[in-house]
Amino acid sequence: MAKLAHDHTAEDCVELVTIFQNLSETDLETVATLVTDHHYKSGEYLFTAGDAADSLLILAHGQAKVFQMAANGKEQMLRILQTGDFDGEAALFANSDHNSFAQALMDTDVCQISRQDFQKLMQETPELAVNMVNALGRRVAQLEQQTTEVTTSSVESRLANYLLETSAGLDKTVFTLPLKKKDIATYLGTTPETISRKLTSLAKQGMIQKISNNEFKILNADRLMMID
Amino acid sequence: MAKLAHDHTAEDCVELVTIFQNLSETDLETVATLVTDHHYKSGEYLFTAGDAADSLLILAHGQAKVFQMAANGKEQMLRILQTGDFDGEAALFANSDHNSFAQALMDTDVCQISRQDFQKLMQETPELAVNMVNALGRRVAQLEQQTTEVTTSSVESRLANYLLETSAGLDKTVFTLPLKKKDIATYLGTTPETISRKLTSLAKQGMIQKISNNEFKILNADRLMMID
DNA sequence: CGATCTGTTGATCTCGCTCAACGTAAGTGG
DNA sequence: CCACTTACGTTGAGCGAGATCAACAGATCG
Repeated sequence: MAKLAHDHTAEDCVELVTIFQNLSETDLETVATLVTDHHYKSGEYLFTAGDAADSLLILAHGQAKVFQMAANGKEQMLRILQTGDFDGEAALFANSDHNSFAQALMDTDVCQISRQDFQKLMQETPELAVNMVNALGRRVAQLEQQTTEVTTSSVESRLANYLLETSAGLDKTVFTLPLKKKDIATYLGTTPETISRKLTSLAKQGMIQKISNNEFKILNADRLMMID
Repeated sequence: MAKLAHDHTAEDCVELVTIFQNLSETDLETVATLVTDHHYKSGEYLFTAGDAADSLLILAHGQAKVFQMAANGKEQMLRILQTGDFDGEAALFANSDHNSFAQALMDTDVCQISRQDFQKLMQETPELAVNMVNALGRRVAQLEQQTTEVTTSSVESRLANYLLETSAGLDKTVFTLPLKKKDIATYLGTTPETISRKLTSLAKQGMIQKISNNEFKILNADRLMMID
């Protein structure tokens, strides 16, 4: 496990994160002064439902899952935060509480900006606000996609897509699943058992190859794409 | 049916629409000059998948449904646009095509602003950008909710929630469903047959009362809320 | 090394989808 | 205004994808 060599987390945020792209040097320095940073160990919660949502979180390093809990106790994964992603848009528009949970999947560095500071920053830095609108626009599109897929296509199809996307994201045909199957299951709106079965089934059909427990190889991307 | 008396659509947009709230008089006048307006008859499409998405649409008057079409031909309703709502955030961040459809459910007036003009406007008017961020934040929260509900709770529960929300939105316990059951079905990720059955079932259980074909009365909101 | 968590496999059940037939409204043109 | 067409809605019967329950097998970890 690589040790975090330096405590440059604030600068990391500012540099790494897409919403701060294209800002002037001076603006970036201002941002850096407003940011506070936190470290979370794997398994710790960045926030839980009911917490006051009064700041924007930016993931400087690591990985975290964001999920909601339904009334019946079932989890629904909403997204995986990767380095450079942010969350807490709920924080931006009103005094409200989080309705979701965020849990670190590995050791993770997070930067925070308070709602107040961030709103002020947007007023003073239109580029930032525009970047923010763009980022949220993408987020909306991604969520619409997720909603549509979950309700219109089969688990097998959703899993196939997930494998393809993961593979594409890592730019490898042989890749390690970044999530536990339990989490993949709630992400795809299904159960671990079903994931297990479908992976076996896809392997039997020769579309993927199981290398190790959570390492897979895409053998036939075209057929995976065609699953209804 | 009220006749649209005047062609003040551009001003209507600017006045009605939440994202233009809090703007100065001069800013509002600028906005009004950039807006073009269109009228659509019930059933006409505001845009379809594949169209170039190069402008923001604001619904000045009427109602429209936005939906995606899955590979297998199934519709998934994403949302209903009401007076004051906007769509086309995809248009805001890149040259891209629409991946969804928008169809007028009644006679509808729509205002458009081109991506270029709108981006420029946001640069010059930070308040607008901040409003936009807030509106998109709300949208994200709503979509996360929809995704979670669709995957974690039963059709009966989703339908019950839909009835409660609709009733609450209209502020009446006796209310007319604003959508055809076909559309409610795709909104809730199910089929018309199932909607029909579940409505009958809820009525039999005494939680709602069927007044006419698409008029209903909430009899027991508490029990409706409790359905898992 | 036990203990706890995650994954696999099998057996069973059930919700809601599909297909089909029919009823009801709503528009269209004579 | 009524016959005709075309959409929408309802009801029934049957089926199937996937959830659930349960038992076991690896992993992971203190």
